[in-house]
Amino acid sequence: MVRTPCCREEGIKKGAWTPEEDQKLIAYLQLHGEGGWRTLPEKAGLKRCGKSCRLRWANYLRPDIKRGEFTPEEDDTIIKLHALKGNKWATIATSIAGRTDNEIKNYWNTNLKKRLKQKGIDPSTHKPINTTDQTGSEPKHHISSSGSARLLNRVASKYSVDSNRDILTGIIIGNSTNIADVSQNSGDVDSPTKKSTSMLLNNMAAASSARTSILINNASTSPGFSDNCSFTDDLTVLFSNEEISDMYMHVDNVGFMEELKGVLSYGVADAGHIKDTPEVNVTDEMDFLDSWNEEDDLDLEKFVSSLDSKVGVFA
DNA sequence: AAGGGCCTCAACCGCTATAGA
DNA sequence: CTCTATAGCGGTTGAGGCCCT
Repeated sequence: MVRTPCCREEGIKKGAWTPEEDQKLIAYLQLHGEGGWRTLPEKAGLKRCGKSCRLRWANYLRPDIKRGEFTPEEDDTIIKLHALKGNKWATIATSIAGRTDNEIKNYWNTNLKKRLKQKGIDPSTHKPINTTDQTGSEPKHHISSSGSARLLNRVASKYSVDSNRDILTGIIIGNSTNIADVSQNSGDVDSPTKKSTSMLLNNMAAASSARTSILINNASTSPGFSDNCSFTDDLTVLFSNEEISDMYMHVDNVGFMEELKGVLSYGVADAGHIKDTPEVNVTDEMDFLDSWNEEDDLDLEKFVSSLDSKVGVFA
């Protein structure tokens, strides 16, 4: 691959941009639109390389760029998407209107990373720093994702909601109609509280189980689902095979909850889906999961059994 | 007041991906 | 298919501002 020598040419200016240069660039782009970055500097009367012009525009001059401090909601979204996607700044930036990848990257490195460390969370794994002992052995309460899916499905089935696929689809692609329909149309005529419980459990089970089904590339063997279920299309939109594989390899109770929150937050952050279906309400579930103190209760079974006393928060 | 260390963030660098000739 | 130009990404750098002593 031949590298473009655009920034090594003679007479090319580097360093901070002057207001005059900014004005020239803005004026040119307003007249001609974006693109043709290589020839742009000459046409616009700038002694800069095209790459520098593109970056200046993309990261600073673009009119839709939001300035000022990040909101707590933005912080939250960045942290959750980072837990899911890692250092994919451009991907994360697409979920936060008006923020550039560069800005998010800087903000992560200078603020959020430190904040997580102060809270005792490893910013690269998003897990508590001391969940493993000095010998590096597995966490005490580790269970596999398929195991957690089975467990959750068992409890879920107790509440008689059987449309896992619809719920999963609803959560993954942010289509709340499915979730609402399932809640209203299930054969279960018990209290709304019970419906909410089983919805959450099914959501959790579905998310966990679907990961497993992707990994083994055989949805029909996924625990807790009908034989003809296939989630591959939905999930591969969100996760790479490596990510799915990685999740499967490292699932523990704490990690599972974080992943689940990640899955849910992805739906919240995906404004395109939410706009179309304003009735979606995974936020209550997110709040509930956030309120769960994993340090107090690392045992997923205990967590599940404690749900009944807490379900009112998203009834 | 001075200056040294720290922090922030715009800008750069090196690289990959992709499109088109 | 190969080559080249261009776009875009993520890591890194360094200037300038801020804070502390």
